Amino acid sequence: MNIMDKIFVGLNEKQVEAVKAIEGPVLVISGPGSGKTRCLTHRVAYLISQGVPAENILAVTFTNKAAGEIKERVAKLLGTRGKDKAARTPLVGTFHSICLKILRQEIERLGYSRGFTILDADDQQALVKKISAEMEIDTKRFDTRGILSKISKLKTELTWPEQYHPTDFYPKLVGRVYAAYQKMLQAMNAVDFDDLIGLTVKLFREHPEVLKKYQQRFQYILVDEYQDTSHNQYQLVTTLAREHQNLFCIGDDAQSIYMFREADIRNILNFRHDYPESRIVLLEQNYRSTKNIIAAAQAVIANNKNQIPKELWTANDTGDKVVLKETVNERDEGLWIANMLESLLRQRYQLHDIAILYRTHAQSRAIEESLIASGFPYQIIGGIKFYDRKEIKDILAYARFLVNPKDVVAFERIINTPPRGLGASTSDKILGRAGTDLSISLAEHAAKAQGRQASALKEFTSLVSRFQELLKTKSPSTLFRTIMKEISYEAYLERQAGAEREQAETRIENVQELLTVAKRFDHLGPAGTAALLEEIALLQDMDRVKTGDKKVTLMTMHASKGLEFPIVFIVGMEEGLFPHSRSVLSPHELEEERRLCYVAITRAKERLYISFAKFRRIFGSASATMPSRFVGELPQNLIDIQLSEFGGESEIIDYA
DNA sequence: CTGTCGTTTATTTTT
DNA sequence: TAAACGACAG
Repeated sequence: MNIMDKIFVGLNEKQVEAVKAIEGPVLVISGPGSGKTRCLTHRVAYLISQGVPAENILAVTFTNKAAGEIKERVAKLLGTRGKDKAARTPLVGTFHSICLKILRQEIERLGYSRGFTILDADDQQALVKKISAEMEIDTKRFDTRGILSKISKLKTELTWPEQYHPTDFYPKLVGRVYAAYQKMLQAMNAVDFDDLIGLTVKLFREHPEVLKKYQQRFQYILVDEYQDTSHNQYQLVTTLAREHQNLFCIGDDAQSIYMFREADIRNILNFRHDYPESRIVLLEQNYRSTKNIIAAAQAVIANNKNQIPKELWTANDTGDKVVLKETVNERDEGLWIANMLESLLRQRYQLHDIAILYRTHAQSRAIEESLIASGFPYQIIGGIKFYDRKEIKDILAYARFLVNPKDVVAFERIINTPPRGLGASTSDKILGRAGTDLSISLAEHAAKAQGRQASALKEFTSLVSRFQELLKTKSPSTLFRTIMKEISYEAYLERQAGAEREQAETRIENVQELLTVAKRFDHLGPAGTAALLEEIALLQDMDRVKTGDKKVTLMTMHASKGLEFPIVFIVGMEEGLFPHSRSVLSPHELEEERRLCYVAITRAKERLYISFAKFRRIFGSASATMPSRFVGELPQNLIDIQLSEFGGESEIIDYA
């Protein structure tokens, strides 16, 4: 089969239209399961087959996993492999990873140096807390998270501290913290997530010659999940596409679920207006789900006012009805799931065919307990992330400090971990002016230290300088192993956990796991450590989803976007939980919850199970609940209701 | 400086 | 419920 046939075989008319419309702006509205990824990959392959050099193509995805998939599938379509593959693979990545690549090349023009570090949410928090303390801001009244989220909002709007001139008290306070925070970041030679995008936009605005270079390079731009782009990302993409106007955006307004993270649905709604010449393609045929599932999803989303009109349909079988199960409480819900799994496994299904979706991570616990009790293996996506664990962050903080000795946050973390008698007052003395090399400052203070601190300081200094030597000469896993040994980290963990032996054990296992990860970077030699830190910084949870393992998958509905499973359970369908109580007051947020429900329902290919409990324990105490309003929006004729067998008060008592 | 203890307090989704 | 914080004694 020649390449052309391969590219178009199995595509429907609309998909072909979307793939072939190479020149000029194109917007594709793609319903769930309508072959979005196919469309994207086939288009990239088509571009290349038409003679567009791969390096002139840029594809932006939502997750690293999606990026990998696209690269792989394009290569497969074109039949390229080995050396040829590298040459013919376009740049595909998330906004963050693409911007990181650009900034690593160009950031010196903005007054940072190229080895900058990336701060995660915890680091940001630590930094803002520190600044608040210095400014004598009462963090009880003005909590760090609130300030930080306001700063993040300003950053996504591309408002830099010097452009922000509020008049009210609180915004003024935020402005002061923001200015100090940003100054601090620069002094530390660090950027946060928002900066990755924001600084790239700034770079393009202030350096037209750089912009020109990238405009020339990226003549064809594709953006996935366009409904979830934020203002800064919108600016980035439209700026890059300004020259050639070959902008291809694909998404679905009905699946926009990241408003809370500053996603701006107007980006997709205004595309027509932004590009009057644009072509718009609707992908409405669903290849994933049964007719009943699609009808249920449609019925729910129909209650939203704001949406682009479209009619999803499928040629698939009618399938089973949606099972709606009432349970007594969340424990009963867990038991029911376990029973259902047992019965599903007796049919033609396997554990990896099954996903359990919930609104909040906290809900996973009851389900886990039941799965453990009945011996079903499972994997959880999200929750407490591996790299967010204390023990992992401790070790990584050592590495981070070695790579960037201006990293105040890492320094403050390691100076007294494990405790070595160097507390807050000692560390404050060493910090001094922002932007200093703290390893040098440390050595100076150690040299002239007197009394109790002197020996501890000297010891720490020599430790650091030995580690610095190792960073330059050894591979990451050797460096990490030496660090752990020299600071007696495992002994520290055991001491910390005290009586809870199990906790110490899992922590030690986690640290060992980190060593395994580090080994993957050993082939890069001493440079591997920095590379490892970088990968971890940009790693998303979704990237850890494994599909082959024989395990049930548990995750939030948010995390399920873009995935599909033959069997889907949606649990905790109760008013206040889903829709979440914090969103019921605002019509906009309520619509977002409904879109989330739509996303969750449309993950299912063959069977959908929805459950709600009459009583649920929330924040420690049990209370009576009402079924979610979304349950009421399901058409009666599509559902098979199973009421709980028990009524009355007895289970409340049994429960508490 | 360290560790403990009681108190408080917050509980959505996350690149 | 549990994590996180602050006060206080050692």
